[in-house]
Amino acid sequence: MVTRRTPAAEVRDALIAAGHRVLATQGVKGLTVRAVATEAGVAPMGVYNHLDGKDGLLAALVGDGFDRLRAATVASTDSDPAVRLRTAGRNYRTFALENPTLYRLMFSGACPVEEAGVAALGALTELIRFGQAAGIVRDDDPVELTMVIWSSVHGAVSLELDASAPDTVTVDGGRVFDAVLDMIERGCAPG
Amino acid sequence: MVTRRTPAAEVRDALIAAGHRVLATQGVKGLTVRAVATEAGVAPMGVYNHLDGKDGLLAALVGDGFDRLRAATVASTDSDPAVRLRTAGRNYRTFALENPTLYRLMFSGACPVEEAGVAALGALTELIRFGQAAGIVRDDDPVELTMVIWSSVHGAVSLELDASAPDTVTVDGGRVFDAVLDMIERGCAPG
DNA sequence: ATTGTTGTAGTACATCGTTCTTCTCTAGAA
DNA sequence: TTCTAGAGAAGAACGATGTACTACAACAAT
Repeated sequence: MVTRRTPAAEVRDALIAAGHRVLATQGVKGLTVRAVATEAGVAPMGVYNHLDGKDGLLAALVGDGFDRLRAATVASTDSDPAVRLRTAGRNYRTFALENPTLYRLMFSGACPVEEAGVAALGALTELIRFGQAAGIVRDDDPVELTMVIWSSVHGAVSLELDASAPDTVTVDGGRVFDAVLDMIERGCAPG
Repeated sequence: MVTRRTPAAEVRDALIAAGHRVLATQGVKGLTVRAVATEAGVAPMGVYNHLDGKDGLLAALVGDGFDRLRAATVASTDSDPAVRLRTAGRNYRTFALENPTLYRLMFSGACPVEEAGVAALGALTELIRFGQAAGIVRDDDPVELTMVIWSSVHGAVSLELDASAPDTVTVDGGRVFDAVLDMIERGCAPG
């Protein structure tokens, strides 16, 4: 039997997919080079050949995560600007809740934010500009507004992820998140 | 020479202090049991005798961090409610910027939030109640308001810490933070 | 067909968190 | 004061981790 060599890109994708799987099931602590390689059906050295070791694997996973986060955020195409922005916020939260470990990893500072991260940020700014054009968002610097709104949304999601471990706080996450969105709406309204 | 045995509490405090020092200089990655023990002038086993291994050390550091964060937040005693709340927010940010690694660790989900964390949260709620009594904060549920405001402040600080690695975003952190505070003020005003 | 490049497998090594063993010191009861 | 159980200290040792090294197999280009 002749063992065919798998194409390089295929192995790379398999490793990243395996990384996401391990991350979701075993957590950050279980994300070892050996575990990911085994899950992908590859020797541990594959992580060094196709990615740049563990750091490269992390960077690839985080980059992939930002791509998916951006896609989830811009998914809404509702014509009403208010519900479009609110849906974007809710989709953002849904992504974080569905990929808690990945989301935390993305903002853990473990690997420097790169291309995909700034792309996601740019998509957010585009959303803000859309809201400004519709007249429901105040006419400040869009980039600064993006950081302000993103801060609140990201903070709400982060705290919800942290509190989900025990029942530290008895407040309902969804209610708080909607309250944050309400506050943003009031605080960023024109005038 | 007779070697006196150091009191237990003293060794514990020395270990925690050493942990903070290592955390500040070497980062989370450098925070190893051996490094902390050496820095404290103790055998590695001391971390297991006086704390509960590395997890216990982390929990102690995080708990200490929450205590200091609470102290920094309630430090302002200005009579004017508006400046008191704003100063609290700025002191919160200052603490995070001065202890970036510790702050990230506190919210990394590595160790479950405990007593000190909910105490800090309670202090924030007290601050909100103060603002409500002064009539500058809307009359919603104080606990929910706390989570909402905390979300925004925490998010702004988190993003600033992440972006500080390279010069990903060219926006000034202080300006964005003040803009967040402005938005909170507008979004949480009565009426 | 030959050759140089690239991925593969397996091993090997330093370091991590943690446990075990042994010995010494301390604290409380007789 | 003396004796004795218990807690702490030191160091070696173990499993697991990230990573480097070595030799061999598979492809691409000449």
